[in-house]
Amino acid sequence: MPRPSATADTSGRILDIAERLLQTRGYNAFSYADIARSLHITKASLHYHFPTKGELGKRLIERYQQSFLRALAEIDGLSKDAPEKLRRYIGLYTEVLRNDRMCLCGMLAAEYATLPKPMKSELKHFFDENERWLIAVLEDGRISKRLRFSGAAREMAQLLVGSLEGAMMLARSYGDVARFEAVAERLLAGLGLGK
Amino acid sequence: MPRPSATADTSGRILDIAERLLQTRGYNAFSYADIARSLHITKASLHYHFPTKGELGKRLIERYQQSFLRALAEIDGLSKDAPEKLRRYIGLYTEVLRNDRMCLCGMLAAEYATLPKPMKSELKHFFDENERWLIAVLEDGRISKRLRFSGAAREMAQLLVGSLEGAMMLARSYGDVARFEAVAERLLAGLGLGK
DNA sequence: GTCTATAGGTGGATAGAC
DNA sequence: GTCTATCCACCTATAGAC
Repeated sequence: MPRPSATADTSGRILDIAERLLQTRGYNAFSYADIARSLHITKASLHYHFPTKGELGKRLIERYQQSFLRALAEIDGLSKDAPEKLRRYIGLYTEVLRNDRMCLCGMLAAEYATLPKPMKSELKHFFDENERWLIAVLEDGRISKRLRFSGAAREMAQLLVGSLEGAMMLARSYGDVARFEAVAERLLAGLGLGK
Repeated sequence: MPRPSATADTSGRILDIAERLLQTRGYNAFSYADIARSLHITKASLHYHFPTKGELGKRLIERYQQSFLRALAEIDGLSKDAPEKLRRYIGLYTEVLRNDRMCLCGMLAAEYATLPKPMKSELKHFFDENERWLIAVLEDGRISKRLRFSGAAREMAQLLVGSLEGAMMLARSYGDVARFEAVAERLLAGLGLGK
């Protein structure tokens, strides 16, 4: 997933800063004042670009999702091998974590009850798309005998998304990326993959 | 894990209400005003019992942990069978979820970066204790051939805690306890356990 | 597009009476 | 222990000048 450009227009720069704040502190722990300070602009100017915090939040999920789905499409282009695809998928999470961040949507899932409705819908859409992509990879891998697992692909996909998000959250609390990588490796082992 | 009593003293009642708010909305999304409203008492009175929000938060983790560890000890008393213990362990999570709550410590893990230091230490302690208990169960289960898994018990324990927390977070967003149960069942399957 | 100024509300926290 | 009253910082958001 490509990092946002440093030469974006103001709206883009606002999103970049808000994204970082959201991924590190959470939706309820950052303010327009934080963004304004970082961008050397006033709070009032921010409202010109994003009238309400809810709309800013919704835009952040949309952009994050676009970026993520683009990365998944790229993975599909780079490899037709299910194990390879899963490794790259996990790599997306590792990259976020190395940046001292939590997955934007994982963070919001924790704060779910406090989010405005449009953000809730957008958030579920993100996880649904992740699940959809994973199901395809899992089913393909099972048919080609490159992956080995029992039960429905959907359940395994839900296990993977949830486990990666949870492992990420704990690894970040411990400031220990290796902890995440070890867990991810075990998840792959559960699919019949060795190191 | 026993639900807090309804006939507790004021400090206890404050903790009960704050706990519910924390588990449903998160640390940064509840206020003394919320508790005061629920308890029909003024904010000022709350500060008599818990001078700062940080101290209230720390106390909440301590109490939750005590309650959780007591539940683990109870499990140890009820059964010597590793699979049975794991099922009961997962049952603790399910119970929380059925109450429309997130694990208190899973919630705080997401908000980790914004927490006062004493809360951070207490939080890690909770996860360390969970890990410790799981490692013992896993190693015992492996020796008695009741569980089957490869690699270090520590890594498997970290996978279990992270996966259960993550699955819980997502299931709660979808308002779907069954989703959590299905994932938990698959985790058990990964340890060589059938339904 | 960005600013100043401000509204109207809420945050955690304290002083001091009862 | 609980109250009233209050502080000050911060919150999201808007009006209107430039």
